[in-house]
Amino acid sequence: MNKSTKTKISNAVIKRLPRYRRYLKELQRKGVDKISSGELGVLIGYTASQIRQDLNNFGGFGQQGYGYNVNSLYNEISAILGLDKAYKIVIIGAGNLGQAIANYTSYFKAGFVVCGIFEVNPRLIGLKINDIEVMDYEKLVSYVEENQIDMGIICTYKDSAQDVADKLSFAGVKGIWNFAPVDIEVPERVALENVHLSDSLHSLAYYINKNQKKE
Amino acid sequence: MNKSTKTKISNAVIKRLPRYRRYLKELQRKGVDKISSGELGVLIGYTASQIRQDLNNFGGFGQQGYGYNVNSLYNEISAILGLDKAYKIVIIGAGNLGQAIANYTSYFKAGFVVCGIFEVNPRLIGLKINDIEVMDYEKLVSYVEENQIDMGIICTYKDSAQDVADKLSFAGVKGIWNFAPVDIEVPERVALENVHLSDSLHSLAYYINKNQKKE
DNA sequence: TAGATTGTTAATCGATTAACAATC
DNA sequence: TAGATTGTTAATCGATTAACAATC
Repeated sequence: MNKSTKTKISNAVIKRLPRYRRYLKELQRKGVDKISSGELGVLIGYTASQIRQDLNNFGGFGQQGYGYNVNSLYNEISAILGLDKAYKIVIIGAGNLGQAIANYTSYFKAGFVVCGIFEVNPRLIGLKINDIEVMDYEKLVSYVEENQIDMGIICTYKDSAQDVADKLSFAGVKGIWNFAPVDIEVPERVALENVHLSDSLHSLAYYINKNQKKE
Repeated sequence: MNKSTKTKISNAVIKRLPRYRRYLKELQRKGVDKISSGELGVLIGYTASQIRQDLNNFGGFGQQGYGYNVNSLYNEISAILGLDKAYKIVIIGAGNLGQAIANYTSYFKAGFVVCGIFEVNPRLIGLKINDIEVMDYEKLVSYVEENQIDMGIICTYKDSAQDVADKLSFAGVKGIWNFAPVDIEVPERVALENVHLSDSLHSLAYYINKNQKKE
């Protein structure tokens, strides 16, 4: 039994891992070999203590008196996040956002393979977006089952989002990335990540006004 | 001096406000007049205690023995977030994501007015996306200054993001919504909200694998 | 009035930071 | 070896939950 199965790792820690990975990638690109928690802390804006605490949830990746090896820490974090695997993906909704996410995911994210886009609008079905076929939403469940799709990305309006989530869950996806501005329900075995763009925009509005008040 | 200026309100509270507002909107749509913190808690998935604590950061919006009036609480929260005002916006980057955000923001978000999109690619300059003109990135600063733009949305690649942020800040925007996968620096007077899509996707990958391990 | 539910103080819980012994 | 820096325990801080008096 490794350490990660012993104690429940908090959400806050997990949310920081991709950020560590981004900075390590950058250091790698610059040819930096090793880094201490103190130096990384200055760079990334966390305390050295927090960085060491976070990493030690998963194992002792450092070396006393030296620090952390950039390459191997990058690889360790990638493995913890599951980014050493590949994921087969479908996108539901071929509107502007669906198309943007399709391009974004398939172009920039090695390991995330967009296999198909599903739509209800008959004018879009049959088209190819960036070499990815747009298929009839009716065929979603059978396609996901037959092709063992790992992940669904919901880019529909909010009224359809729960139906899409139900179909994806039923068909056996392991995770859902939801862009519809609504909170959806999924079985416990399905991982869910919400991107509530409107919530983000609305909190930005708050901070804009708060800043004005300061002086 | 009102209550909100007395104590610093935590980030966690602000991030929950748009969510409260979404659920109140839904109740309003259903014709519900009043709701107690207990009922709202069941709906939204927070404790009644947390809801009352959150709201009391801004004032006493409820009535003992009765609960909260849905309409007036919705309006109060909208005002707290600054959603009773209008915001003039520019988008930088007319790629897939920029176009999607342009449509999303101008269609669905009353009060957020997309005035222009800026691009370096000469093949896109002069086009209209959804009635919004695509302009030369060179003209960004003068346009923002002359038109008193409130907010900039960064939809460029990560290498340009800091330059865009610098120009926007210099030209006087009050807030930046950043979609580039990099952490940018802005003066304190500028509000910044990051949407790190890749970080979100990467943490989803973690949860997908964690769920698999459970059984 | 009696019942219900808020607003607010106090208690608990969890996450972050500090400290330091272990060790490379 | 001496200096540096980790891994880890202890202390602190902040956020959430519980409790209850105030009051509609």
